[in-house]
Amino acid sequence: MKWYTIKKVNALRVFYEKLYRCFGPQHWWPGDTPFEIAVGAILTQNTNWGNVEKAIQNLKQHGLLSSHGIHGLSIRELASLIKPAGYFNVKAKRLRSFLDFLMNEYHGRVENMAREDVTQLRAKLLRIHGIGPETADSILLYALEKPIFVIDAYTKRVLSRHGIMASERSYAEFQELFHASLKREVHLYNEYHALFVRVGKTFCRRTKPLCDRCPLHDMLSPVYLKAARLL
DNA sequence: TGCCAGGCCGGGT
DNA sequence: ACCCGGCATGGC
Repeated sequence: MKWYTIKKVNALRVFYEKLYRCFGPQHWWPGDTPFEIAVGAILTQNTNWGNVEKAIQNLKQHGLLSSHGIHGLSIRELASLIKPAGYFNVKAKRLRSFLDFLMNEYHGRVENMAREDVTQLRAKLLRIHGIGPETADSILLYALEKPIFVIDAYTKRVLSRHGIMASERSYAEFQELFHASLKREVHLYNEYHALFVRVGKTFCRRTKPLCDRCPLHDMLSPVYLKAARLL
């Protein structure tokens, strides 16, 4: 490992300590079953979680939050049920393609995916229409408890704003940084990513400048800024 | 009111 | 290999 990446590694470890101390455990993913988590991962694409909850509640109230329940619906019916989550036509098709996959390959049970080799499973998930890297990794980490770090818009924004890694770097590069820096631990990855969302929502919105009350604000020290310039 | 939210796909360079 | 428009609701 190159000398300057040591600073990034240290920064990531310090970030986690600070965030955990500040916000405590986040108890993610907000969902009761692996299946519900997977559905939520698709519904929350570029969408506020509050809206996703409404869509999931709709499915629950109709007794349709199950693989057979959703699989039995037409695209039109499904779209109407998930309307509050936004992009409902697109997401109905994406849910459908995920369910086709789940029924065909795993008898409709998300748990059955856990037996498979993680790398191959990730590749299979990415071949499903409507599942990209973040959705695939959310399913792997939160539904199947595989040690795969999830990169989202908040993670990229918080890291770039604090001078750790430029936001135009790829998903894979961000993920590699975490995999190389942290112990391969499900619980750690789970809490850490959830903490990024937490701090991002509160202090690191898209257009606003970084708030100086952000618990990571003091990490904008010359040491870390210097490391950032060496990317 | 306008901005924002836990992406991904497809068509055009 | 990028770049960009489209997709859509609800909360602040």
